[in-house]
Amino acid sequence: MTSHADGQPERRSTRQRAALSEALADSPVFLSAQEIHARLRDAGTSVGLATVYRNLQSMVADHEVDVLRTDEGESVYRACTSSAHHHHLICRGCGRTVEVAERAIEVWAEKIAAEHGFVDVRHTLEIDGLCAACAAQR
Amino acid sequence: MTSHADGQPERRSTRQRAALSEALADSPVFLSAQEIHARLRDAGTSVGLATVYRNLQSMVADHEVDVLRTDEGESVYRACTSSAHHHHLICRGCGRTVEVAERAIEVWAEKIAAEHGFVDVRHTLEIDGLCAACAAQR
DNA sequence: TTATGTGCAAAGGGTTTGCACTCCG
DNA sequence: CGGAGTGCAAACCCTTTGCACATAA
Repeated sequence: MTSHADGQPERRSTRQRAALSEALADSPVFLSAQEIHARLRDAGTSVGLATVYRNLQSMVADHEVDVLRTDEGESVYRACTSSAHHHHLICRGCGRTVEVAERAIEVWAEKIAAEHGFVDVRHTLEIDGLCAACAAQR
Repeated sequence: MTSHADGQPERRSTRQRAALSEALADSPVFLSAQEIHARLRDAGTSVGLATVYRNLQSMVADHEVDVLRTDEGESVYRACTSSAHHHHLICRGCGRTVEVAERAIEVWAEKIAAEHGFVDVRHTLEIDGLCAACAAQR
């Protein structure tokens, strides 16, 4: 169930979808659907909330954006910068994100799982802290 | 902001809280608040849903139970078996969980963070797959 | 033209909260 | 007795869905 032989169902190009892509491209930080909706509204290129959600969903399916779950249970999105598997190092102060591509973790996770007889292994890893700038102003 | 010099606010011992603790102690698997509520009801020791949530919250605060977020955004709880920092290896088939205590990840995360100038680092890591038993019956 | 995309408002599902009542200490 | 704990129902929040209308291809 992990991989369809995906042929993207050809998305139509609409004003809304473009606005959404742009908003995502403009932000280095993960944004929630609600935040994106608000930004578009403020920018004058208003898009229905439902449409924001629907497009976000399809963009995730097409691997155009990354999704994360905040501790509060909200989903946050950001344009993919690299399509390869990677993890995020996030600043709790300013939300700045660094992508970490290291392979070490994948190998390690695979090993641990194998030791316990697990197969078809996946994993999620997020690292967060305070970046140098944010740490300084305290 | 990370740590109060915590003196637990002394919880009162009630029938509900005891039932809750027992339900958690009886399950090796992570349960959602809703599932716990249903189990208690079925067991005859009914507890209000709000009370389940409130107690679960305080138990998490007191480090008596672990919390995880499912992909669907639901919070799931389980009695802590070890208070030390650890990660979970979860079977997607049956929910069985193995605690992984390895220190390797902590060291690795610390190193990656340091390379990017981050301090006060935390991380979350979950590994999931199919355990031997579940993989067999497919 | 016509199927896909959009907007709005209502519905959903999990979690939290207000308020009166209960019961531990 | 006094306040923490409880139950119920309403409120919340984010997200999804139904349906009529708009629009890309």
